[in-house]
Amino acid sequence: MRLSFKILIIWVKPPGTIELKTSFGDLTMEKGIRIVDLLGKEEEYTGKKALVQGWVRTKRDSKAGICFIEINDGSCMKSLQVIAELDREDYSELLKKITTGSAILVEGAVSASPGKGQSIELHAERIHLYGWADPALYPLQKKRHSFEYLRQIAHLRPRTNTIGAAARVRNRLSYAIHQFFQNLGFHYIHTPIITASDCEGAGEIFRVTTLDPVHPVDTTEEDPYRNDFFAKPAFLTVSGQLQAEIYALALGRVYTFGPTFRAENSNTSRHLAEFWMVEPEMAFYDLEDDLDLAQAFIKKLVGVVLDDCGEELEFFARFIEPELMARLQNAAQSAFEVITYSEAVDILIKSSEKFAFPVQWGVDLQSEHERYLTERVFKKPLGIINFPRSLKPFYMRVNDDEKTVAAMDILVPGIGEIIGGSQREERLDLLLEQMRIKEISADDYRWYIELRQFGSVPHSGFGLGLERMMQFVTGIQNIREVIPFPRTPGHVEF
RNA sequence: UCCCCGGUAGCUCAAUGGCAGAGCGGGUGGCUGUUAACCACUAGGUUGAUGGUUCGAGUCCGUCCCGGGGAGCCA
Repeated sequence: MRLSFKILIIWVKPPGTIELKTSFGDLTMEKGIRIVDLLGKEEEYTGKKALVQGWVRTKRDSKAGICFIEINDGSCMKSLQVIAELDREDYSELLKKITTGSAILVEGAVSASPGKGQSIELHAERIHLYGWADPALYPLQKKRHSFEYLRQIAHLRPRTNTIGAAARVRNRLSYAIHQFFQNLGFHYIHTPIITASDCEGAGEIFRVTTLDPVHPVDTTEEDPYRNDFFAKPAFLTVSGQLQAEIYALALGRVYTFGPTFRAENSNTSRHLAEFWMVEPEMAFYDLEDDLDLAQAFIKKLVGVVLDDCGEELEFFARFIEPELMARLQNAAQSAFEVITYSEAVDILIKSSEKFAFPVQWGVDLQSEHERYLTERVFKKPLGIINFPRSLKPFYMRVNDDEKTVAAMDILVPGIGEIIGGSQREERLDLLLEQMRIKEISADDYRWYIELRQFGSVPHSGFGLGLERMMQFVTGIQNIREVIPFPRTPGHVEF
């Protein structure tokens, strides 16, 4: 029997064209240099040849015999200026066809640019047009578009500066999340997407079923879900926390990072039906340890973006949020303020601020209260701990005062709550009491209870919404712009 | 889901109840080492849908759909 194999060849061809060719059968595809790499080594490439591939942002003809093409390949904010000669026999006809949005390859010599706005440019010796874009129909113009419009063309919007930059920052953040936890010895656990845990305090949930929607379950039957796929009600997860606890009580320190679903009919700039959440869970951590970790985590994420996404931040600061850099520097450098819920209530009551919702001990803090505290009083990230027991879910650890639980919320200016976490109730009797008060079925959570029966330990964890973090570090106001394909009530396009 | 604001050309927006408009984008021509280029000409509309008031509705009223801001819920 003959073995078939695919060959990957990489070679550097003097005087500097880096090519990478893959052979899949008889198809050969050229691979050029990414624009970010080219611009990062301007001096090295000046005077040498390079091959780039990307999408045309704009083209300007000059009757002096040349044409300027701005090509962007998504590797960075910057586009590369290509100089093409209008009267060249080999590509002059092709040049006429190149329009904004077209996908092209350009090979040529890199030289210093005499014009303003760019240090180097590429003088085309060979041009290839992969895919033309009809200028009468291409929906993206050179000028600014509204985010509402771009959302309708989510298949093309990553080609814009803002959405492209957001995608690169999101990638860097995601990587940094793994780096942060891996460096601290955390294990990445894949908690289930489909779950039968349907309460946990979270609101509406998505049902997962293979039952015929036209003929829904007969509720008069003894077991209406008998014929459903899982033979019982199943849902999309609203949190991986409870399962993460299982692994924390075996591997010590773990985290989950994956999609999370809420079927709430929330129409706001801060809510999605499908979003990504990071949930660390640590054995032998109390609330203070939890808080310390959360603070270090936020500082690390902000620091990484400041260090590695400079161009993107500069762009966001210029066009989206002027205060962005100050906000991020502040979050990366200053220590977070931490107060108790009771202290927060005192501050709010003593303030002269007029709130739409009056404050008193025992009621939940409203958005206006949170914003006042983090934006007006402390002007930096703020942790609030020890909330009234009645306001928080059953799994949070009851404090000695028996009135509060070891919960923590971290609020940031401009966004509000970005992290919610707690020390978990590890004492069997108190957990059962909490479940009884909150009317949680002990049968459904047998396994969760058994974690307290067999080798229970103090443990803590928190959840951070990736998109909320994205909003914080980019300054982009609507959460629908920081996720590639937003799912909100009435919207599952793309 | 509730409150407020909006929906007019491909995009961003004008238009006292009285002829449907501009800028940008597109097309054509001109000019220029250009940079969100510039100049001229040109094409482009069932004013979100539906019902009503009126001699006459983009404009006023009802209902619905969609978008934005805020609220609730939360991450």
